[in-house]
Formats: sequence, structure tokens, C-alpha cells
Amino acid sequence: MTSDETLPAKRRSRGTGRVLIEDVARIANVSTQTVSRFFRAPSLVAEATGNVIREAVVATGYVPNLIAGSLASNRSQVVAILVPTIANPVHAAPVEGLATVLRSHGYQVLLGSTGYDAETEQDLIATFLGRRVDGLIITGISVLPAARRMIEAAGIPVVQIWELPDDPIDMAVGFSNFETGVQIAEHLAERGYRRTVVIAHAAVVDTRSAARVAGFKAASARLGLREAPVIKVDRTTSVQGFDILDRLFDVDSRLDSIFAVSDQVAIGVLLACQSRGIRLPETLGIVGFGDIEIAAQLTPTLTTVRINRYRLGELAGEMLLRRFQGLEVSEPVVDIGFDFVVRDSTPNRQMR
Amino acid sequence: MTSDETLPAKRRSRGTGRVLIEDVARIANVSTQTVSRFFRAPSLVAEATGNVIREAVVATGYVPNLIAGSLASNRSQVVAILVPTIANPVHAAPVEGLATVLRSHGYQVLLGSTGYDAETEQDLIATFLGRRVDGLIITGISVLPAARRMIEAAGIPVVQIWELPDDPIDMAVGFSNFETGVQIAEHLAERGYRRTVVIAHAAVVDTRSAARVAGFKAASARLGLREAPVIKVDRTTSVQGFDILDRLFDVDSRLDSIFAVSDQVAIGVLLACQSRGIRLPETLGIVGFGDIEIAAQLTPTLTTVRINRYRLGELAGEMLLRRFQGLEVSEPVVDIGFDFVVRDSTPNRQMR
DNA sequence: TTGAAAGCGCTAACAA
DNA sequence: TTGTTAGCGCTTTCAA
Repeated sequence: MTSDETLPAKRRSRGTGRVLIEDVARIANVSTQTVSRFFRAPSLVAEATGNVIREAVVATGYVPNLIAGSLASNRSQVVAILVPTIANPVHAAPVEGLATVLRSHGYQVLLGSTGYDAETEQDLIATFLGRRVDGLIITGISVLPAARRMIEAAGIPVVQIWELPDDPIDMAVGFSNFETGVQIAEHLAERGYRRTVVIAHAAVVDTRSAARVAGFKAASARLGLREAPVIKVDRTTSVQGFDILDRLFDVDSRLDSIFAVSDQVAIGVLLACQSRGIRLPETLGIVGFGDIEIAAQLTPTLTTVRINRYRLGELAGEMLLRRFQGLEVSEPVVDIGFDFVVRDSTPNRQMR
Repeated sequence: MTSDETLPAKRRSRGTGRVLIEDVARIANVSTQTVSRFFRAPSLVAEATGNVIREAVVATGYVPNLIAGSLASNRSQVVAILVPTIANPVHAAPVEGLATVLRSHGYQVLLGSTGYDAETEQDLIATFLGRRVDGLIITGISVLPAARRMIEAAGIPVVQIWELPDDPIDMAVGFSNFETGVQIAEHLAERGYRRTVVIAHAAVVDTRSAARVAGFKAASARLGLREAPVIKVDRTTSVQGFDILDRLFDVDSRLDSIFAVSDQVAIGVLLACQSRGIRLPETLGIVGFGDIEIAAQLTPTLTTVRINRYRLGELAGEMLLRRFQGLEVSEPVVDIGFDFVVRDSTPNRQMR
């Protein structure tokens, strides 16, 4: 017979049968508050007391319920990150950087894949706010107005990554995608290419790749070059060269170069050329974006733009952590820049 | 002057100033319980009542606090997944599959990167259990005993992925890594290769790649072939061919083929050969593992093993969902199999 | 179909 | 350095 019968009749316990902080407290002969303190700030507990508590924790196998702690403290120790798709290593890298930085400070990462869909993004934001995440990382700037209002109402720190928003929700870490397009156009022009075809991303919310194309076009116009034809692909995250190669020559049978908004697409074209016996780089100059690992090992090696993607996530995490500590973030919008990496896929082209 | 002064003096509210369920209830002129029901099971609320509540929700901008809900209901609606590193697309794919399946059922994904470290894995498991996740997905079988005990004590459903454990913690979705190694050895033998060098993973917790190597060795021995030399690399997730190529020829200057435990490594070697003008596939047969997207587009195309990685995560999610619904999982350990994909990198070799 | 009361397990505020 | 008390905001239980 248990002691349950000694409880007031009205008490209908829904207990989960797990070890609670009060069990530890009773065994260690201290208050629950002291046990709580022992976990959150051990330095505030006398060493002898701490040892007794530690023993009681081991003896009982106590695991603190962080949900209860979150409710009481109004801090969840969770940060959410929204990416278009985690299956693209370009977006996986910041997640890895973020998770690593946060974990060393006791925070965990809640992951949301939007599939390049603004509605899905908004739904995820709503859910994450309902979970009372302490901070939010968002890929890009195309946040729906309603979602933005929800975020602002929640008042939590937010970092937008991959772009430099004119009107940031809060903080941002990124670089000028437009400028990468400009440099690519200038490079191709300087090397003697005159008939570039651009391979862009069909997804409208991918404002990052759109900005690269816009930069390319603006610079081409300024240089007095023809307006490059653009073909659009549904997915820029996969290597799918043969179809694209056909479409390229359909659009301009005399093209001399391509600029693809992602390395994956550029590499697809490069490999398709190889497979069909089209000589590279003589026949076609190729520029990609992202500098994925394989870009430097292909033959020819790929001219592209390198971003420190891991650092992007790491830095975003560090900015959130500063805010969590109540500190100022001196530079709320950080330009981490990019490296334009010239390799063998865009050699000097003899003028015609 | 606010109404605060009418509150009992002892009441020291720590309220967050946000809209609460009771605000909605007051405005809609119903009890908090009815509002709660409206969110969890709208069909139990009269339509007219529901409409009034909906209006009140919109008017106030109420966002339910899921933390409080989790504490009260003892369900967090969160599933955690542990992967060695999210930066490897091979491990990112199941995460994407899991997240997609779970999201459509109102569950979110908490992500943990272990960095192929068992201690880190254990720490993450402890944290996730403290957060009272409703389910857990673990990559592989090398869970430390203490971590295993914690999981079993928590009594939540668990799915181990990528392997078929002899002694599963709970459920599993995987395939026989050993058997992939066997088929690779048989294929190379049948095609006339006699001097294979194996490129393995140095990380001891990567029991998956170890099993592939073991299968390869067992089959080679059974076929009466020489025991293949093994070289170990620290990271199998990156394309790093030149160093490895040198080491290969150091180990066996007359090797005729390689088996790499990951496509990334196999492709690194393939590209390094290309770059150095080593003729493929004549000089060297190459087999990888994983069938990453680019494998089919290289020249020569890569012989490898295909796993439905996305499905791996999806299926694991579906198994958890069944358990959450209190249903039986008829087959707790599922073998999803693999496809051995023979391509151009391992042509028939003329006997010497 | 709706409501009242009593927790869920922890931490913040205050006091000693 | 430690303890007491009163919540955190929701859902469960039970009753109507």
C-alpha cells in the first residue's frame, strides 16, 4: 500500500512517475531551489552542499525537465533556423556552424525547411514563435509581411543570413549577391567573352540568386555588352547537365560562356560537356557560384565565388548569444564579403 | 491608472505581457478550456462558438504558448535526430525526409550533430531527453551504454537508422552495410580485378563504413583473393583526391582498383586521376558508396551503391508517428535494402 | 457541448 | 548561502 491515500482526496495527480527535483531535494536534505541553483549556477552553492546534491542526482538518475524550466524562466534555450532545404550543402553548412556555436552555450537548434516556399516559411515561423524560441535565423529577405509582424511582436532577436537587407528585421550577416554578379560580368568581359548565357533559378523567393543575375545584367549593360539570354531551372541544388546543355544551345547556338547561379548547375553543364566530348575550356567558359568542394578538383577547375558558409552560421549564432547575454551588437548588419575565385574554366579567349 | 492596483498585494506577476488564452476566452465570452479545445480538436466545439473564438484570436493576435502546453500535456511535439554531421548530404537527406513527414503532423525537428563523437552523442541525448522530446532518431548503433540506459528509462520511441542492429534499442530502418561490401568484392572479382586497395574511414564510431569493409574482406577471403590493403582517411565526407592517390600507389604500386567507403572519396580519387592524366577506367577500377548525385555524371560514371536516403528519414518519421498514435509497428526493424549500381568505372578487365 | 478546479515541474522574487 | 512562496500558461480531470 502506497502513501497515496494520505494525500488530500481532491488531489488528482497526473504525475509522470519520473524523478523530480523535489525527490533530489528531499534525499539531499536541501530545498528544491538549491538543487535548481546547483544546475544553473553551481558557483552559488556551497561545495559540500553541491557534493551531496550530486550524489542524490546520481542515485536517483534525475534528469531536469527543461520544458518546466522554460515555462518558469520564459527562456527556451532553443534557436530556430529556417533554410530552403537542408539537402543542399550550401545551406547545411551554416546550420552546422550555428549548431556548434550554440551547443557550447547550452542552446539547441530547431530546424525548418521551407522548400523555397514563403507560405511554408510563415507557418514555420508561427510554430517556432509558439514554441517560444529564444532566437531565430532566417535565410534571405523574402519574409511575408504577416510573418514579419509576428516576429516583431515576439520581440526576439533575429538574424537574416545570405543577404544584406535594406530594411532588416533585426540583425543580418551576408554579402552583396548583386556585387558577385557584377564581378562575374566584368571578369568574363575582360577575358574576351561576348556571348554569355545565364542559368537562373525559377523560384521567386530565391532573391539571392536573382540579385546575382541582376548584378550581372547591370554590369553587362554598363560595359555596353549584349543583354544575356537567361534560361531558368527549377532546382539549382542538383547536378543535371544534359537537359540544360541542350537548352543553352537552343537559346544561343554560338554562345561562348555561361554563368550559372549555383556551382551545382555549372558543374552539371561542365560534366555534360565532358561526357559529350565538348572541349573545355576552349569551347565554353563557365562560371558558377558557391565554391562547393568539388569545384577546385574538376578538370578544368571551376571559376566561382566563395562564401564562408560555415562562418555565416557561426557568426549569426554569436550575434544571438550576445543578445541573450543582454549585450549590444555593435554592428547589426555584417558584410562578410566573398572571394571571387578565378580558375581554369574561364581562360582568356581569343578575340574574333 | 491601470487596474494593477486592484490586484492582491501579494501577487507578484512575472507575466510576459503577451496575449494569453484567458484574454481570448474573455473576449469570446467562453472558458479557457473551450479556447484550448478549439485549437486541439475544433470538431468538439460548436461551430458558432468556434467562429467567435476565431475572431477573438485574430483580434488579439494570440499565439498559443506550446511550452506551457507541453508541460501540461506531457507531450512536446518535438522529435530529435542525431547525425554525424549535417554538412554531409548523405546525412542531410534523411533529416529532410523526417522534417517533411513530421511537419505535416505538427511535429518539429530538433537537430544534433555529433561530429562522429560518442561522448557528444551522449551529451546531446541527455539534453534532448531533458527537453522531453517525444521521439528520437539516431544514426547508427554505436550508442554508449549510459546513453542507452537513459533512453530506455525515458521510455520514448526510438528509431536507429542506416544499420540493422542485432540488439535494437527500439526500432530501426536500415540495410546490411556488410552485404554491400560483399557485393562490391564479388563484382570486382568477377570483372577480373585482383589488386584492390580499400579506402576506409578512420572514425571508430562509423560502424557503417567499417561493416562495408568487413563485408568486402570476408567475401574476398571466401573467393580466395588476397587480403586487400586498407588506407584510412579522417574525413570521408570531403573530396580530397591528390593525397589519397599518392598513398594508394605507396601501398601498392601495381593496384588495379579501389573501393572507397564513400562516393566523396571515390570521386576525389577519380578527379585526381583525371587531373594527372591517369587514364580511366583503363588504369584503375573505382567503386564508391552512396550514389551521390554527381556519381552518374562523371566520366567515367561511377559504380556505387544506392540507398534511398530521403526515404530512410521519412520511414523513420512514419514509424514514430504510428507510435505517437498508440498504434503497433508491425515490423520494428525494417530492411530498406540497397541497389548496387554498376557503371563505367569498373569495366571488365583483361586478365594478365 | 461547455466549464471549474487542480495540477504539469520548474524558477523568479524576496526574505532570512 | 539557503529557503519560502507564488507563479509560468496551458491541459487534464471531472462534472454539468
